[in-house]
Amino acid sequence: MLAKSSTELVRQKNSVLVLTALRRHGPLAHTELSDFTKLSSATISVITTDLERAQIIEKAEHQTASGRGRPRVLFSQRRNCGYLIVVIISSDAVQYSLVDYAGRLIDRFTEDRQQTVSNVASFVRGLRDALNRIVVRSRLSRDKIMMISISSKGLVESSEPVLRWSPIFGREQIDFAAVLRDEWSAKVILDNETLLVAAAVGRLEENKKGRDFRALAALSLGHSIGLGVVRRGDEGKLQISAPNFGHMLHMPGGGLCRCGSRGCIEAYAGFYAILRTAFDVPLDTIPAKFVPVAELDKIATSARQGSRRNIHAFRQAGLALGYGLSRVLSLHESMPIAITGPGTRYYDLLLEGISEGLAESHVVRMEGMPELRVMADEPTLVFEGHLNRALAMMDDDIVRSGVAVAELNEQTV
Amino acid sequence: MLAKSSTELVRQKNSVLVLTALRRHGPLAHTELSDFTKLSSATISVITTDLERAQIIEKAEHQTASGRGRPRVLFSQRRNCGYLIVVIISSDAVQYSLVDYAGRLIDRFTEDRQQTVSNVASFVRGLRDALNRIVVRSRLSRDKIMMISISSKGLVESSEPVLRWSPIFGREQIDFAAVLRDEWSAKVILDNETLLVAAAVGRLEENKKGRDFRALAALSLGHSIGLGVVRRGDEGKLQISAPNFGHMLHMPGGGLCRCGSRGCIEAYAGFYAILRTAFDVPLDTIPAKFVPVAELDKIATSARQGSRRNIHAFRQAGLALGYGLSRVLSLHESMPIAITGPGTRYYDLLLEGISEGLAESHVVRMEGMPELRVMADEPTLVFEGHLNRALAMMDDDIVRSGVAVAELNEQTV
DNA sequence: GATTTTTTTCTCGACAGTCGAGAAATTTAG
DNA sequence: CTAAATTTCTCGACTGTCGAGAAAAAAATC
Repeated sequence: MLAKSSTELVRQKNSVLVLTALRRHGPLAHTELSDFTKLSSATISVITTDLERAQIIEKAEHQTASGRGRPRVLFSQRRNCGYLIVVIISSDAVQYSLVDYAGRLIDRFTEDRQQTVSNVASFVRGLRDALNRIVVRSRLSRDKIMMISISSKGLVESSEPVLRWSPIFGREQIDFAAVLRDEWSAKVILDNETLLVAAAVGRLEENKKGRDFRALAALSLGHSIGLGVVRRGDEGKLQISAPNFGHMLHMPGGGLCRCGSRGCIEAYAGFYAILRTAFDVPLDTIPAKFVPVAELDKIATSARQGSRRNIHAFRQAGLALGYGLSRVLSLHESMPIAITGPGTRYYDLLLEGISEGLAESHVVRMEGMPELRVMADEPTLVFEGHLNRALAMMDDDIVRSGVAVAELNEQTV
Repeated sequence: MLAKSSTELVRQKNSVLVLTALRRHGPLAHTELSDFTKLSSATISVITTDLERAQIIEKAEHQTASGRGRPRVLFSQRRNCGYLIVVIISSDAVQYSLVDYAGRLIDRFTEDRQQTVSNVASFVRGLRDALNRIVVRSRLSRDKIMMISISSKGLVESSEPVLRWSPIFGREQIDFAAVLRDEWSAKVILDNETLLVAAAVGRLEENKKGRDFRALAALSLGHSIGLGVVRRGDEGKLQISAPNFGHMLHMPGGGLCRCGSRGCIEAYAGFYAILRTAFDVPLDTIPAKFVPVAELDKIATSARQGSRRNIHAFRQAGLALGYGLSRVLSLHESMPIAITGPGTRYYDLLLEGISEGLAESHVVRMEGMPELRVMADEPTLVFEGHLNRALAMMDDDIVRSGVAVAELNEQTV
């Protein structure tokens, strides 16, 4: 059964409300906070002084005197309240970013991964080194890092930061919490990359449409195929999930996939799969680990010039996606689909197959063709998603622990 | 953005907590309520006296003096606080049940639907008549009916009580809210039948395993195919959804389905589809509206005696289900599957195909074969599901409106 | 039968939270 | 220098939950 409610919980929730308003709209004055949160002015006063005393927010130094009347004082997060490290693992590199509590990027570097060595042990060594490096370089104390937010393609455990399966490491699991526990007190979270894209796009949509926004799917096309779904939950919150779409069954007994199964969607729509179809390689060939985009570009231009076989390859890929998407829509509800990733450059070639695949299903016949839209800049969306999720979690954690602790400190002073 | 929190909301939530405990465990004493809800004794006192004054709960007449000490006084719902009508629409009949606030069945009757006439207008007339009849027969005042909970197979709008598509009425939609608005002030809700099965089974599982329960799918086999999914949500609540599983795409360009599309799962695993395969009827034959179970029984016994063709028919059905389920598990997570409905009598014949279909997918290779379990008594589960959902909603509504109103009445006295 | 023990329920004061209204602060306009 | 405008702060009222102990009521004991 559900937990009981209490007055302290009320305060916690309303404090988080204030912090979220600050995240969404940047520095805000007392009055604006009251407007956004619908809390009374008196309550805002109490909460802000609490948060200020707890060193979580601060009043802006110079207030812009705009218009007459008593000048507003803007509240904003204290940047040094805590820090976040974002780790984005992609097939050929790992990007590390250090971000402060206000969401400002402080430091960033990218480490290339050697494609030959996809050894978990060496990857973990690299991860540890890089994390150490970024924190040393910043001259921050280690325990100021409150959260490490990691993303990868592949299958992620929902409750713990465990990578169950990934295109890079296969079935070699990585438990990031276990790996980092001894060196870091920070909370470690792990999300599927396309889930973060969905989170970011969902946020954008909600900003635009407000409560009218119902649901959206983000489809990432590349060497592997990812899907993230955002839907409005029962209580109005947005709920995000990352279906294992790339390895959903497309064709029983079909082409061999990188995952070892047969007939996955990825085995028809992933870059290596398109290549395989284009070159008429037998479907049970062990797929290439990595396909240079230039290779695929060649096939695409030849397809655009009329090459039957290459057109067919993209069409097959599109069909696999279309059928798969139709199944997703059956299982959830009809929703717009935002397409990202390097594969969007072949959108013109894929579209026909996608549409045809979608069109056959009962949902689409009922609800009509869902809106398809291309969103080019996937890396930015992934990073946005990281910030959205991780910083919101930090707000939550800080309110739960921070205020109480800080007030205890106050008392002893 | 989320709504703000307030002390009144706290009281509401905790009141609901008390009512839910009463639902779950039957009549409870002050002490037990305190134990179950983790609320302090003092709070329980305040809440119970409030609810009692608002005529929502009452103290039991005769308290059983068991053991020494001050005897417990048991609280229970006031039966006449409000009533619920449950309407279960199935392919050949509609069942009406009148239930009081404590969940006790007061009256029930079943109306046969003529299979020839599947006319929405006449159905609606029948519905209105039957609802009137059940309330007149009970001698209750019309406005004592607080809720009408309807279920059907098919596709249901999630936010409104609108039947979008059903095996009975096809694409002729029914907006039950609109239909009943003029005669009834009661809240009208509509759920997919298998969703209710899932809700009921999920409740049972949670009672057994508590917080360890993660997720479960209920699969209903019959003339049509239904699926309900229960999963534990972010905040620990159980979330229920009814994917449009029967009409998820199984085989592109495949057999013609009752819905008019081709290749739906139902077009391979529904009763009419099994018949079609068994008799080698062309796959684009317009499917029979209704198949007597005796017909299918014959095919089954012949299959059990070794008839190749009939074994094949059930195997095809099993495969369609297995592939479909594998896709559901890909899209959510691996979870046990509870199988209900009249089709369970052919479980022995279907199992091989189901298992084979499941086994091919990436999820099952990763997580192992999900637990399959047969739950025979579907009608009971559907009714249980109705009660679970509708009465919980009534608790919620009553607390939100009832307490305040009743207290106003008090003041005027 | 009176007293003690045990168990349950009720009550009181302390403390935490939100809110509306109006006071206080502070700048611009005239 | 005063009035108007605007924002922030403060006070008292109200509603919550909680812990501790009083009150109630039956069984056990002397």
